Amino acid sequence: MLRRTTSDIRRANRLDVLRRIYAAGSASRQDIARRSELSFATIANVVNDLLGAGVIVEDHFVGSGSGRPRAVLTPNGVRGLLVGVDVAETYVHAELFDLALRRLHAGEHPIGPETRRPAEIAERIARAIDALLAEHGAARERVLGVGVSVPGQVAPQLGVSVFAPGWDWHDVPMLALLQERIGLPLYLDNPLMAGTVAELWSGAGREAGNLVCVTVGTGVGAGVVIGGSLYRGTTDAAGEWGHSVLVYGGRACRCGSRGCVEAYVGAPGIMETLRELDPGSELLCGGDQTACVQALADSPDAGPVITRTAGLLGAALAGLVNIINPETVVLSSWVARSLGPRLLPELRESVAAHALDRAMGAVHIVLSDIPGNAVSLGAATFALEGFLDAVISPGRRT
Amino acid sequence: MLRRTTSDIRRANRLDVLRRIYAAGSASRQDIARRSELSFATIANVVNDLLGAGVIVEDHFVGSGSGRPRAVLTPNGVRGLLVGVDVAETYVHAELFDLALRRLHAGEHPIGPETRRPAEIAERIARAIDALLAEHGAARERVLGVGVSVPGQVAPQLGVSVFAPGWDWHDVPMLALLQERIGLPLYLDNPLMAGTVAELWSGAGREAGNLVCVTVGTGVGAGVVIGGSLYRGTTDAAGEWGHSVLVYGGRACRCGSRGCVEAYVGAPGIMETLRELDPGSELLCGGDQTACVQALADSPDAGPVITRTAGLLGAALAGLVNIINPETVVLSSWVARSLGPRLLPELRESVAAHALDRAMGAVHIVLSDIPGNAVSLGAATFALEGFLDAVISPGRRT
DNA sequence: CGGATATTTACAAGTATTAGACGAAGTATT
DNA sequence: AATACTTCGTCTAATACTTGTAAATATCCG
Repeated sequence: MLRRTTSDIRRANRLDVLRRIYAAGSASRQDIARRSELSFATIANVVNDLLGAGVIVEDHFVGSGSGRPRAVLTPNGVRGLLVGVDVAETYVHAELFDLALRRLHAGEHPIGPETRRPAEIAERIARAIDALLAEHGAARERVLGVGVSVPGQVAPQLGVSVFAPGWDWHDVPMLALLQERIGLPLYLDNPLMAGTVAELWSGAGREAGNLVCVTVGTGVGAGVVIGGSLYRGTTDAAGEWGHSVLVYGGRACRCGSRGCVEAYVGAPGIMETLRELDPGSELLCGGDQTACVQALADSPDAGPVITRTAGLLGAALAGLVNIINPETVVLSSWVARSLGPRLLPELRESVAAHALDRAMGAVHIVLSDIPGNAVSLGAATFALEGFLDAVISPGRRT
Repeated sequence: MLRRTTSDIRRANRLDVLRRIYAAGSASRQDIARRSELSFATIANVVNDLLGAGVIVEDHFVGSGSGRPRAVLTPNGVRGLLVGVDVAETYVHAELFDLALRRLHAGEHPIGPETRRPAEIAERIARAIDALLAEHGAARERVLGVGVSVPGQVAPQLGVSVFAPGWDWHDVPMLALLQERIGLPLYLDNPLMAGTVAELWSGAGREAGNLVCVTVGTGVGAGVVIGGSLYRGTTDAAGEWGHSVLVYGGRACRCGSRGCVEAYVGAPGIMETLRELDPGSELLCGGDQTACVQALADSPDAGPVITRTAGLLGAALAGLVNIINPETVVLSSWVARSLGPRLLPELRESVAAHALDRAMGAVHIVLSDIPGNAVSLGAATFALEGFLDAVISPGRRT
């Protein structure tokens, strides 16, 4: 059970207000009051906190018929910089943002399969950040925080990578390793959580309180947002939806089990479906995941695979919709981006066929509209949240 | 987004403290302070609120080595009475509790298939309550609240039965119908939520903050508790887990879809499994659900059905464990009660085979240990929560 | 009967929300 | 140009809650 104190209320309200400003791009105090449950006085207080911290500014004023014009609040980009890093088995992708979460610069550095020791990876991350800042000519002091997403399961409070299957990591104190090399405020998490937070602040989840962000890439996962805040579960393991059983006794999955969602709707799973339907298909592209998925997105012959995949993914999603009853389900990651537009109509039908009416009636199923790498954006968003907590000291109303 | 005010903190803390006292049966302020995250001062304040409201009493004192003995707090049974009613398609089951949630009396009244109009059902409920009180010789004025569980989907805030498939109810204003006939504080919900709350206050979920209560009866559902409070979803439809897909393209389900969890591990589903494995089995008991499940629980020949059902249910549960990452999964309702003891060992293996290690390591999978009807207990618990909010006016510290 | 010890209460300090009064900054009207 | 009106934002007072600390209380032990 969480400790409940008045400051927690304030922190939650602060995040609520700030997220609305980011989500809308800009908003007046009145706009916020209309949309949120808070009183105007509270909003004014919180906004003053945020103005005092320099996180937002009164960008301009807009007339209101007759009367005092309202101040339009926007994120204060020039206040400083944020870095978001998306680390995967094959690359380190680092992006630089201003405080308004506008992307300023990006860099990607491949990682060879021989590089897998935690210290080595940490070094690559550090160098990627150094390069990013150097290329953009940004002074290190202007960076307010760095968010890093590493694959697998992460315990953010402990700063530990609990388990990363690709590298066979177990309980690696990644935060400490990075800390000594980077020397900036640092926040560690995994791609699932980062992607979900990106949707919550900047993507299709902007309006939602209960949100499920489904990642469909090589792997499959589901980040869950409840009441506007990320749900992590008892041991930071929530959201491993990819290994729910969809076809009992079905395909073998890389996790050792059978019939997992991931084995059907992850990129390798879709390729397997293609092989089943048309063993000699040219669309397989010699087994290249990326090429195959792109080919499916473009080819007029992909209909059967699309239909079958939509059916499978829809049935799986329906389970989530039935249990969580969310306002929004966002599909993200690269497979969703490539195949999503073709998948979506049949997918919605399939979900509707398997979900209960009342839950189905409440949910919007949409594709992510975040351009570029959502994971590094999410990682930077973690850094933003962390910076906010750090910069606003309690009781600054005097 | 919920409105956040300081009183909400107090209400949450009050419920937290009270639930711990009920869960443990009795506890000293010190015990509570040790187990909860709250400061001793807060606990003392909250306890004084509860004492003032007469909900708990200082039952006796117990020595503490040397020094002032601590007061042992217990629910104050004699403060008044609570009624919990479990309504199903075939019966109205009403139970009388004291404020300590000890069952004092119970009565069950069958409903014929011709009785299905909301007004008729409301009348049956009212009469069941009248009979319950009369039989126990309890004065109506002593009843502090009545909780009623009706089947299907319910919107408790609106007091509406949104949908009850068995009776073909749509948006029935049940609370209003009952209100005029009963004239006592009334709380409406459905069996899934009631059963879950019963586990949270009085059952296997007593220690848990994140809990999933899986109902395995004729139907199948999953009540979700997050951070110590019931999760209802965006439109009060969360927890309809029975219609998640477990076997894509599998058995037809009564919901119209195929391969639902319920079609395999609900009572009719288990019978279907039995028919598949041994078409002429005597254990089928001529198609009588209750008899068949009981026969399976007792018969030495039920091994294959048990194994297969454990495999299916385990795979389905693993999905829940992976997504929610709960501390506890409780199996409740009548099928779980009958078959649970035989099912559990293989069930745990099956869950472990399909769930990820980290989530699996954190979860306890147990059978409900609530004797009798958990739904009416849960309904009475809703009434208790409601009474608490009503009786404690804000700012009683003067 | 007088410490010693543990429990409980009381209080002050710090932080929050919020209604309502008031000042600020425009437009419309005379 | 002066005045009225409207809308927006600030500020103050009232109220609520948590929590650390000091004081009061209750029992045991010698």
